[in-house]
Amino acid sequence: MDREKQHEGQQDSRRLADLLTNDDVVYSATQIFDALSDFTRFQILSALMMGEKSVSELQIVCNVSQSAISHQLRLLRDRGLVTARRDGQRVIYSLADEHVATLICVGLEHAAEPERPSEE
Amino acid sequence: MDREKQHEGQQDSRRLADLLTNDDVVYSATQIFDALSDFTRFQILSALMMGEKSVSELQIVCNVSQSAISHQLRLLRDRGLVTARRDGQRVIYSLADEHVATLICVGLEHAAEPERPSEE
DNA sequence: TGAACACATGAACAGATGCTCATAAGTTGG
DNA sequence: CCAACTTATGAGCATCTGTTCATGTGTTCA
Repeated sequence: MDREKQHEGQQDSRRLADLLTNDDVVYSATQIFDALSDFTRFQILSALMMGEKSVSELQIVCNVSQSAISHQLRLLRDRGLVTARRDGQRVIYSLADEHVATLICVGLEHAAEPERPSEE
Repeated sequence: MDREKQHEGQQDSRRLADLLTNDDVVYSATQIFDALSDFTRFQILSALMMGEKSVSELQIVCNVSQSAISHQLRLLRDRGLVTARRDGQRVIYSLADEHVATLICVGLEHAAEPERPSEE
């Protein structure tokens, strides 16, 4: 009842301008986009969007070596995008941030649109 | 044919799953995120979000060499994210895709938010 | 205890990336 | 045409990145 998301009005562009002049915020944003800019990482994150998964499950999804998955998971962990918990021999990963799911959805929708100029 | 929004949730995740299995769409999405993952390119795109700008104007915003700006603009042009038109000696760039603006906004908002582990 | 399984990590390497320098190309006014 | 201005481009280079290989760590079960 206090703060609902109302994404309309011109106070938004005011806030936007503030964020754009904050280099730390901008850099932080680029880091998020960077996490999503790699094919393997994108597959990992989008797979986790469907629900938590072990490393070996992610390996099947991404079709790369277990080592490659682990390295990328480490990067995602370090950036706070995923969290890990042990379950016996396995380690279960899940998304740490709902924001990532939102970005994936938006990115996918836009990538799927025919408006894309593509090559001629 | 009027039952469009019965269960938007299910429909959405269905469509989402379809997109996620399409490697071309996924790759296309990663390319968009890649464009936003660099500090200079992010500055260019967010500056253009405020309105069209010439190369020299963008140079001031980004505080790097004119050559660096041009190189990045070429990349963004090749990926269809910006368009260019001549105006006398200058070349005016503008965003070719409003999707980019959406992503920038979402990314900035999320980057600016304090870490909130639990929600709902 | 030890073998098998699941995951993490360090080193190393090929390829990608983003910058600068130098210079070319396009435009306008003299 | 030429000079000044604006932008584009190619080469070179240092750095970053994502992968594989080999090995280390941690867990389960016989």
